[in-house]
Amino acid sequence: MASQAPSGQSSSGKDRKRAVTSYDVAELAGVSQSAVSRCYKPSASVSKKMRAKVEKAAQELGYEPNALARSLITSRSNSVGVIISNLTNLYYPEVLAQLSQHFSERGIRVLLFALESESEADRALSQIWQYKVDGVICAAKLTKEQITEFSDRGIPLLFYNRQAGSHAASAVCCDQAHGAQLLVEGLLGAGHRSFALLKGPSDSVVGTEREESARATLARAGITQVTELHGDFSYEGARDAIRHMMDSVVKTPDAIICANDVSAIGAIDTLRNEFDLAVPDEVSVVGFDGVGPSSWASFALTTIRQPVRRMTKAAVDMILERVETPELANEKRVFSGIFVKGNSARVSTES
Amino acid sequence: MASQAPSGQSSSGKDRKRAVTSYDVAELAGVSQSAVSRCYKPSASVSKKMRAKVEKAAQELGYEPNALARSLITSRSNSVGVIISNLTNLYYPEVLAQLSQHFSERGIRVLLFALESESEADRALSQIWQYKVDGVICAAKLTKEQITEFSDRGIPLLFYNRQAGSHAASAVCCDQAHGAQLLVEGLLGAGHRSFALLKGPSDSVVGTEREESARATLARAGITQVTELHGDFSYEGARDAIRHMMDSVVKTPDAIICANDVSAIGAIDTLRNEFDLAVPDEVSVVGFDGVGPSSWASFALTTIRQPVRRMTKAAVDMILERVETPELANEKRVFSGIFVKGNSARVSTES
DNA sequence: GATAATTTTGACTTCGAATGCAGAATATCA
DNA sequence: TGATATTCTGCATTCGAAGTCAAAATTATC
Repeated sequence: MASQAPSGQSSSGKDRKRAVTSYDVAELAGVSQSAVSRCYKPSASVSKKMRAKVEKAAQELGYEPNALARSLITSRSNSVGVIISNLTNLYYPEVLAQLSQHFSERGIRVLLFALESESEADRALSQIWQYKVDGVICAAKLTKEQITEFSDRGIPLLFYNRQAGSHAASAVCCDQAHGAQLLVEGLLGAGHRSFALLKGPSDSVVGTEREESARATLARAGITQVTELHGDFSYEGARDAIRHMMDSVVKTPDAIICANDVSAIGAIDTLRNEFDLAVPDEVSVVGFDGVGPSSWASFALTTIRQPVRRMTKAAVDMILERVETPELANEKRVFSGIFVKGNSARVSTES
Repeated sequence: MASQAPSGQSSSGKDRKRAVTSYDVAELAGVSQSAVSRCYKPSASVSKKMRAKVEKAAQELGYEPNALARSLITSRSNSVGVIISNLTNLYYPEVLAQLSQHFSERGIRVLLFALESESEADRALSQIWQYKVDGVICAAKLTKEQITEFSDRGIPLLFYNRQAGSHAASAVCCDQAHGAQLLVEGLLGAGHRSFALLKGPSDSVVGTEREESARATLARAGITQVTELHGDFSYEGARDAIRHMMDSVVKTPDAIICANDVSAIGAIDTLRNEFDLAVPDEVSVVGFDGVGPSSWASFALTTIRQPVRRMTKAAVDMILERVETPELANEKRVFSGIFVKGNSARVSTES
C-alpha cells in the first residue's frame, strides 16, 4: 500500500479517496480500535481521558463511522424503506415530506421507492431485501404473497392508508368511510337529492372505500340511483368524466361526490368553464384529502382533510416501535378526517 | 410468538428469522461461497453447470445478496443521496418522482433527505458521509465549505437548479434568465408598460436569477421603475403580497411577473376574488415552472415550463457517469424552458 | 500498604460478500 | 495421446465497526 499517509490534513490538499476508519483514529490517538468504537456507543464505559483523546483525533481526521460496516455487524441498518405509488398525486408529497422529517429527527435514513406502476413493486421489494432496511412504510398496494414475505423475513411492515389485508401488517389510515359519510350527510341535509359519484381508479382501495360509504349513506336515505362517473384521481380524468356526463345525462345531478380533491377540482373547473354551471349554486362538488390547492380561493373545496401530520407521526412511531420490539403484534390506527366546510357545496353542518 | 432465541444454525426444515447468506446457498448447492458470489457478478466466469446449481439453491432459499456486505468490500453502495429543500413546493415532487424513477431503472437506491430548513443540511450531510453514498444530487443550497467537503471526500455532487458556485460541482439547470426574458419580452410586445415583480424568498437562487433577468430585460426597454413585491414561492405569500400591493400602490400594474407558478396562482386568485380584477384583461400575470396546476382551466398560466423529464434524466446520467469515472471534470448542463402561452397574460408571440 | 472490587482497555473474532491466487478441471492443439 | 492453454473452483483474506473476554489499570476497603 502506497498509503503516503497524508498526515497533514490541510484541507486544500488532495488526500482524496481513502476514507478515514476507526483504525486511523485509533492510531492517531494511540489507542485501540475497540476503544474508538466504544466512544461512539452511548452505553459503553469509557474514561473521560480516553474519550477526549479519541474525540480529538476523530475531529482532526474528520472521521465518521461507516454505517455500512456498523449495520453489517449489528444487523440494523437504521434505515427504513418508504414505498409510494405515484408521487404526482398531490397528496403524497406532503406525506413523504413529513415521514422524511420525522425519520430524520430520529436519525433514521429513508430509502425511497417511488413506483410509477404497481408492477414495479417487485423490483422495489428485491432492493428492500438486499438493503436490509429495518422496516417499511408502504403507501401502495401489495399482493398477499408480498406481504407474507415481509413477515417471513421478519421485517416490520406498515401500510399507510391501505387496508392491511387481515392482520399481516400494521396500518395507519384515515377513516375513509366516516369521512365520506360526513360529506354525504351534509349534502343530504342541505336538500340535495340527485347525486353523481366520480370514482377513483378501480384498483384503489381508498377510492373504493369512499365510494362505498357514500353509496351506503345515500341508500340509507333512500337514494339508490346514483350516476357513476369513472375517474382516476387526476384533473384530466375528472374533466373527461364530467364532459362525458354532460353529454349523456339528461339532468345534471345536484351534487357530485368526488374520489379526491384533485378530481373535485377538475370537475369544478370543467363544470364552470365548459358548461357554465355555477358551483356550488347549481351543482355542489365535494372532494377528499385536504391537499394544498383545495383551499385555494378558486376552489375552496368542501372536503375531508386528513390529519397528515398526526398520521405520519403515528406511522413513524409505530414502525420504529416494531423495529425495536419485533414481537409486538400488528396494530391498526385509524384517524378521523376533519370536515372542511369550504364553498364548493351547499351543506348543512348540523351533524 | 415463541422466540426460539438461540443459535440454531442448522436449518432443519423451515428456517424463519435468520437471513439467508451466500454460505447457506453454497452449502445447499454443495459448492464454495466464492462460487455463489461469482454467480452474481456479471463479468465473472462460471460454468453453466455451476450456475444452474447455485441458482436452484438460491431460489429455494430465497437468497438475496446482502447489499451492505457487498458495499463494504467493494466500497460502492449503489445508492445516491437526494437532497431536496422543501418538498411542499409543488415543483419538487415531480422532480423527485422522476429522479427516483430513473435511478430505480439503473438499479440504484435513493436515500432521501427532505430538508425543511436550510440549516438541516448539516445533519443530512453527516448521514451522507456515514452511509457512503456513491453520489449526491442536491436541490438545496450548500455553503462553500459543504461543497468542498464533497470533493475532499471524493463524492460526486450535482446541483439541480442551483448555481454551482465556481466549478466545485456539476449542475443541471433550466435557464432561468432566458425564460424570464422570454416572458418579459412577450409582455412588452403586447404593450404592457408598468410592471410588478413578485419575488421569491431572498435566499433562493432561481428566484433571484429570474428576477434579475426580468429586471434587466425591462431595463433594456427603458423601464426601470418596477414595483417590488415580496413573496416566498407560496400561494399564501403571493396573496399577502398582492393585498399589500393593492393597499399601497396607486395604480395597478399592467403585468405581474411572479417568481413561480404557485405564486402566480396565488396572485391571480387574489386579484380576481378580492379585488375583482380580470386576469388577463386588466392585469397580466406570468409564472414560472410549468407545474401541474398551472394548466388547470381556472388559471391556464402563461409560464415557462421546465423540461423536467430531460433535466432529471441528464442529472442521473451525469452523476452516474461521475461515479463510474471520478476523474471526469465537473460539467454544467443548461436546459431551455418552454414558453407556454396560456391565458393569464396578454403576450405577443413573435419572438 | 496489601488485597479485593471495580472500571477500562486491547487482542481477537464476527458480520457477509468479493477477490487474488493457486490448484483442479476442461479444452485445444500437435 | 501427451503437452499445453484455458476456463473453473475453492481457500483464505479483505472491507470497517462492534462485541466478547480476559488482562491491565484504577479505586475501594481494611
